[in-house]
Order: sequence, then C-alpha cells, then structure tokens
Amino acid sequence: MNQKINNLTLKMLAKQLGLSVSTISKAIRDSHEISDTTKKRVNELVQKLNYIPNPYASSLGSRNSKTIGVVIPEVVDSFFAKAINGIESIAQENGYHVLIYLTHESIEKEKQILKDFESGRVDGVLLSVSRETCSHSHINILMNKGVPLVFFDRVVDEVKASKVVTNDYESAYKATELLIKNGCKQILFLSFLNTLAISNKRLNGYKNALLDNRLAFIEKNILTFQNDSKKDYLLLKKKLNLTKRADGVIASVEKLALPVYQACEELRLNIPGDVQVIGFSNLDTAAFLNPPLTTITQPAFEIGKTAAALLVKALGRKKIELANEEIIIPSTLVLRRSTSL
Amino acid sequence: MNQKINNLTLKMLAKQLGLSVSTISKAIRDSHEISDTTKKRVNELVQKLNYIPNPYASSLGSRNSKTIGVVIPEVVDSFFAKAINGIESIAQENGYHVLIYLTHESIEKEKQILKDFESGRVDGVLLSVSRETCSHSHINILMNKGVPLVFFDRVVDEVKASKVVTNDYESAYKATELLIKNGCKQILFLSFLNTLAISNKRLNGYKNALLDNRLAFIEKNILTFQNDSKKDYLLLKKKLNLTKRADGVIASVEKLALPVYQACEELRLNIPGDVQVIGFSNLDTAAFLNPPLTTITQPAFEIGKTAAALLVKALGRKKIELANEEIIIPSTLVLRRSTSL
DNA sequence: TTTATTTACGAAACCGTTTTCGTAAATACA
DNA sequence: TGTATTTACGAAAACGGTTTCGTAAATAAA
Repeated sequence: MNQKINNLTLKMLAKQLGLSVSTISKAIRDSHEISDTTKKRVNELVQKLNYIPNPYASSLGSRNSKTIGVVIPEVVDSFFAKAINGIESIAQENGYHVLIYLTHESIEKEKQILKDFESGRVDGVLLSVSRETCSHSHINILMNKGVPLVFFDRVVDEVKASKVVTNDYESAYKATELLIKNGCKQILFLSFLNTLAISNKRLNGYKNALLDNRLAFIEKNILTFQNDSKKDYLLLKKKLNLTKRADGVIASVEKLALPVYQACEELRLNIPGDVQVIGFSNLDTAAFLNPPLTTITQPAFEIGKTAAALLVKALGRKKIELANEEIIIPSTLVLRRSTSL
Repeated sequence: MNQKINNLTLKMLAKQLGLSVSTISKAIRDSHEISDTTKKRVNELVQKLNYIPNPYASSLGSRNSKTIGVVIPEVVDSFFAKAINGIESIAQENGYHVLIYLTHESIEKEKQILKDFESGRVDGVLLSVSRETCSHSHINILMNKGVPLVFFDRVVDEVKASKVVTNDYESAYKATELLIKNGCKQILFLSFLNTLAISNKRLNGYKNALLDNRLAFIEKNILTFQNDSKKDYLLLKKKLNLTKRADGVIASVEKLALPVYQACEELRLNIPGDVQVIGFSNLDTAAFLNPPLTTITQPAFEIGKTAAALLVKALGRKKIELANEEIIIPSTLVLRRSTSL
C-alpha cells in the first residue's frame, strides 16, 4: 500500500556483518550475551546506516509496546492540557509513546476506547473518566485482562487502583469558608452533572463548610449544569436576579466560571461588590479577568507527572503491580479581586 | 513480562469454526472472497468471544498502522488544543489512532520525533513546526522515505507539501489597519523569535498596512520575545513608558497578549484609552478580560480537521499522493473593548 | 455437453522482530 | 589434566496477524 522505501531490516544488517539476526537483535538491546567488540561493530553499522527498528515487529515479539494510553474527557481545558505535559515529560524520559484519546465526556466513547485497549495496543493506561461515567465494569474488565491502569483527577472510588488526585474536599471547604468569612450568606455551588462515582467531594466540602459555620445548606443553591445547555445559564441568571439573590458563587469546574462573569455583566452586578466568585481553575488568564478571579488551582502538571511516573515505574518491574494507593497533591487557593471585600 | 490473560488469536477462532486462519482473517475484514454465511458465522463468534485483533500483528503484516502522528510545539495553547480536537474528530471517524508528540518549541526534539517516524510507526504525519525550526532537512528526509505529511498552521514554505493555514498576512494587515483607523500612531508588533521559514507573514501584513497608510515602519517597534525571558517583558514595559510611547499593540501570538495587559496594569495605562491592544488568540476568556480583548481568532478546529482530512484521504488511496496545495482558512476579527475608541 | 469463469476457501510464505534453546570455544575449578 | 562453567553466538521457533497463490466446486458461456 505504501511506497515505503527499502526499509532496513535486521536481516540486512546481519548479512553485512556476517552475523546472525539474533545476535544483531541482542547487540542492539545491549544484551549481556554479546561481547563488547561485537556490540561496537553492530552499533557502528546501525549508526552509519541509520537503522531504526520496526516498532510493530518489536512489539509483536516482545509483547509490549512502550506506549501508554491516556484517556481524558477533553483537551481544550487547561487542567488536562497541563496534565498531558506532565505525563509527556515522564513518557519522554522513559522512552514511552503517548497515545491520546478523548471521550468528550461520553461514557460510550470511553467504553469503546478501553475495549480497544484489550488488544494490547498499550502497555498501560492513564485514565480520567468522563462526567457520564457511572458504572465501571468496563474499567474492571480492562484491569482484569492484566492491563495496568492509573487514575488521575477524575477517579472512580469504587474501583481499586492507583489514583492521583488533589484535595477536592478540603479545597472546596476552604473556598466556601473564604466566602463565608467575606460575609456571603447565599452561596451558589455550580457543577456539572456527575452521575455517581466521580467526586461529590467538592460538594461535600461546600456542604460541610456551610454547616460548620451555621449556615443552612440549601438544595436549590446547587446548580447542576447539563452539557452547555442554555437553560442552565438562564437558571443561574435567575438565581442571581432574585430579590434575595446569591452573593457568592463557587464554580467547581473551570468552564463554569465564565458564565458567572457573563451573567453578572448582563445583570450589571458588581464582582465582588454584589457577588463574590471563586473558581476551580487552571486558567492562565485568571489574573487578567475583570475582575481577576480568585481560584482554587489544581497542580495539573504534577498530577499528570505523578500518575505517569507511577505507571511507568510499575511497567518497569518484572511482575507488574500497582499499589492500591491514593496520592493526594494539594491545590492552591489564589486570592484575587473577585473575592475581596 | 506482562501477565496478559489468555489472548484470543485467529488460530483459536479458526479451530472452533473448523475454518482456516486466513479465512477468518478475511471474513473479519469483510473480504469479498468470503461468503456471507461464513462471514456471519465468524462475526458471531467474534462477538461472543469478544475477539480483538492484535494491532501490532496487523500492522506488521499489512505494513500500515492506522495511526497518525501529530507533532506540535505545545498543548497548553488554545489553538493547538482545538486543532487536536479537529484532528481527532476525523481520526475517530476513520478509525485512526492519534499519537501526539510535543516539541516544546525545540528543533532537536522535533528532529528526534520525525526520525522515529521513519520506523513506520505512523502512516502519516500532521506537523506544526517549532519556533526554532529554521532548517528543514529532517522534514524532507521523512517525506522522502515515503511518509505522507501535512503541515498545519506553522508551515515551512520551502518544503513542498500539503499545507493548511490561515490568512496570516491579511489578518495582520487588517488588525494593523484597525488600530490605525482608531488613531494609533505608534504600533508595537510583538512576536516570538522565529528563525526563518515560519511566517513572517503576520509581520509583513503589519508592515504593509503601515506603509499603505503612510505611517513609518520602525524597526524598533518590533519586539521579538525569546522564551519567556524577563528581559523582553521589561523591554515591552519600557516601550510603553516612553514619553512618546506606543499607543497600540499587536500581539501576534496568543501568549503575548497577557504580558501587555500586565504591563499596562503596572504602568497604570488604560486600555484602550492609552493603549489599544489586539491579539492573535483562541482564548475562550478573551471576552472576559479587563477589558475584553479584540482578537484575530484562527479557525483552530477547522484547520486541524482539514489537515487531518487531507491526510486521511490520501492514506485511503492505493497510491498515496498529496497535492502540493495550500489551503487557507480565514481568521476572524472579533472586535471587543480593547480597541474601541 | 464442454469449456471458461467465478466463488469460496485453505496452505504456506511473509512481516521484522524477540525469545528459546543448543553448542563450540574459552575459561574456571579441582 | 579432566571436568564444570561461562561466554558468545546461531538456528529456529515464536509473535499474531496479512497476503499470495493454488484449487475444487459452482456457475456461466459456448
């Protein structure tokens, strides 16, 4: 099909050096079975002829691919983009290739992708589940096939696996507390519909901070957005337009901070004068918004890097085993003007 | 090495059905050589046993990988993130996998990556070169090996290949013209050092707009940033602090818009009162900056999608050939308050 | 009815490595 | 000096598919 040029093979090298294919193969991979002088001869020819092994033949023979699969909901998202950077830094360092798959928050796609992984395409998987992910049999099935998997950020508590997350509960608690300290009485909590498994942790942090400060927890102050629906935005606007309107908003997801700004603008509400806003966000532009947005900033790069390191380390072992641990890397509260008094 | 479970192979399926391996293989790929009844029998067993072919064996045999390699400078960048979405949409649709590599603007990494591609790891390549990329032999070498390649956005003019770009020249011209119309006399042009090849197009658009409007083109008004160096920022600040200071700024790269905002803030300059700003950017937050940023917005998704479509279409042909064409998808000027009068 | 063609399949080679195993020569041990 | 180990390599069998080619039976053409 392809008009690939004359690809150099081990056999050709072997012929040129009067050695066997297996000797060449071993020499290239620095096997102890091969003498140093032979290794040198081989490597010189490899250099000279610019030989590059066929990765598919290697993978087939060795039953591993030096590839890790990264499954994330979305890439147009500062958190995930930065996490990819972290993952990629470890991958490069250890000679792994990175296959990226986007679920676009669809559990169906997620299932499809994980199923494909049963083929042995990747040596291990880094997974951040979609919002829709409520069941987790597809994940267990993959793991039971012996494919190592590490969760990052959006984990499924019910699945036993290595996980790298941030301190969602504490962060939300702290954010809520801040708003309370700043005098807010009616605090809206904005999130996306997350069917089950994925963290209600932020919500709980919010809830408990309210209770601990003798404020009522009001069900209606939780706004659960569907996918970019206009309806939710209108509901938000309505909440901000009541006589007894909200005076504080926590956007528990990066994408939900901007609608708040927009709503306030349209309603001519002053931030932070009328409404104080705080967002879970990795946006580099947070400091330049109008007004600058106070954020809970997750250690995206670190989370990606740590998850990848965990996986790569496990892959390097004879007997692959991932501890059932949860590594927590704390987020940072960055105070800016959207929450000053 | 891996404790992979009992992977199902064609041979096992063949035995169960009393057919030959080749028949099964053909049936699965819907070959015309196989009768419908046999295909049905095979597919039923495939379903039942949940058989998934080993991609590495397939690739080795068929000499193609159903994988495309995407090489970009950075993923924490709205443009590239959105371009990936476009690429991925086409890939998914056509059953291709997407291998993503980041150069981090380093030509050395870029060379490394392209060299690895000589191995046949990917069927085709989507490339947006690094800022450092001044020579292009590494690209030509790869293409000469018969690996189809499509440039997107950051192309190398000297290399003959398919390219998908936006109208950089016109966009910059238009942006400059806008500032001029708005009364700016001293317009700064901010860019990163791009050694050669990559578009001086934006710069030329800027230059010609000045000349066409009888404004002097002043070499010193071009600020060429190195990598995130503090020095450049200080130079920018200085330029905005002269007695005859700049009254307009064009950030020809997304990342350079924020430093302008920061500098203005520190200098207590009003945007757009004292300085008008326009940025090449895909930032979703542009509309919520203080003040909202007028942007030249590139059709990132479309560019990625088009480039991928071009590549995939070529890969589908018996004889792979990519026209030496350049597809131009125009950017949009979005007027916001950073340039109002 | 005879011959040509098509249909539906199987045998075997092949893709380019890795891995297992066998072995002659070199070295160590006793 | 004879035996046990190492050392350094090669032959051949995987790995799990795809592809080529050959062929018997079924169908079409003459």
